Amino acid sequence: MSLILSRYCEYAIQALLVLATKKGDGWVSLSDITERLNAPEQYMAKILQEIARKGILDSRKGPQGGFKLRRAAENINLYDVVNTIDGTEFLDKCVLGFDDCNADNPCPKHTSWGMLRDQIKETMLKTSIGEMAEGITKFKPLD
Amino acid sequence: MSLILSRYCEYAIQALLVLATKKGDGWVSLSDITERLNAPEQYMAKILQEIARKGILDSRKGPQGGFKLRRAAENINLYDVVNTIDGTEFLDKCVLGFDDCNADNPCPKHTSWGMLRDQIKETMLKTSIGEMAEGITKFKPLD
DNA sequence: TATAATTAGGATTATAAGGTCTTATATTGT
DNA sequence: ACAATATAAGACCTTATAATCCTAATTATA
Repeated sequence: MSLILSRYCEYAIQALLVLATKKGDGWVSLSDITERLNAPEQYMAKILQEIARKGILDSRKGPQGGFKLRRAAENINLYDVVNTIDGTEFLDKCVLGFDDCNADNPCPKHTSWGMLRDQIKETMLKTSIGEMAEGITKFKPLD
Repeated sequence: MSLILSRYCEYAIQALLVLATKKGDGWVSLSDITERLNAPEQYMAKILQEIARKGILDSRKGPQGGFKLRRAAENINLYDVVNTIDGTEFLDKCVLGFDDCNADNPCPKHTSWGMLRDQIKETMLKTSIGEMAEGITKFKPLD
């Protein structure tokens, strides 16, 4: 292995981007979401259910039902999403896996990885779902 | 989840660092290695066997046997190690998981993540096991 | 040459991630 | 009230990771 985000989290972010491209304020169904992404429907359902439970989305059953962002897309940042879903321990843990690595007892990569790690965190903090969705043209329009 | 290196790869790098601190050119046994790391012995054995098979280490059975670096520690860089063990697809794949993401059809993070990713790769390429081992004082000396 | 020290390698286990299937529950429109 | 449309949720399956266990196969040395 060797990655940054879990598949689960990637799908979640992708779904949020689809939702952020919705113009009006109606609900977007699971099938409208997965139709625009290359994602397995039932798996995506699980993911959406979980992030609805965790407060990022609202959901509604029945005809015309579906999902919508609870807050404005501009107020949802990447860091919060990743933190809610995957957790962000990878930004705090020693990159070489030494349990006892810290400022007083640093591993050989402590400082240089620390700088890169801080840049990643900064970028995630100042990137909102809204801003990310702006430039996207690949999704078939929702409205 | 959400990480950079697998536990397997972390242990491998840690073991290489122990081997790089060896002064003479004798063999270092599995138990000498795991004694200095908080790593499960049998699991580490598997890891060392594999990276020996892959050409990073030499091994020798019997009394006074063990493992040693095949090349000088200064000539083994982090990128090669990670690439050999985990693979480095995470440096090429879209960080948001879009299959069709590329320069012509970029995802919203394509450019900014690309820059961070290149820094990570650069750092790994120019960091050798030898250089990393130099500053290490935490391991009980081997010679 | 026997014995102890070591690595080699296959089988097995536990846990988590990724994904599917089925049934319940809520909502809308007729 | 009823049928159709959606999400909710739990059981289940498959694969990968992380580890453990056991039995060879080598090799130094007494």
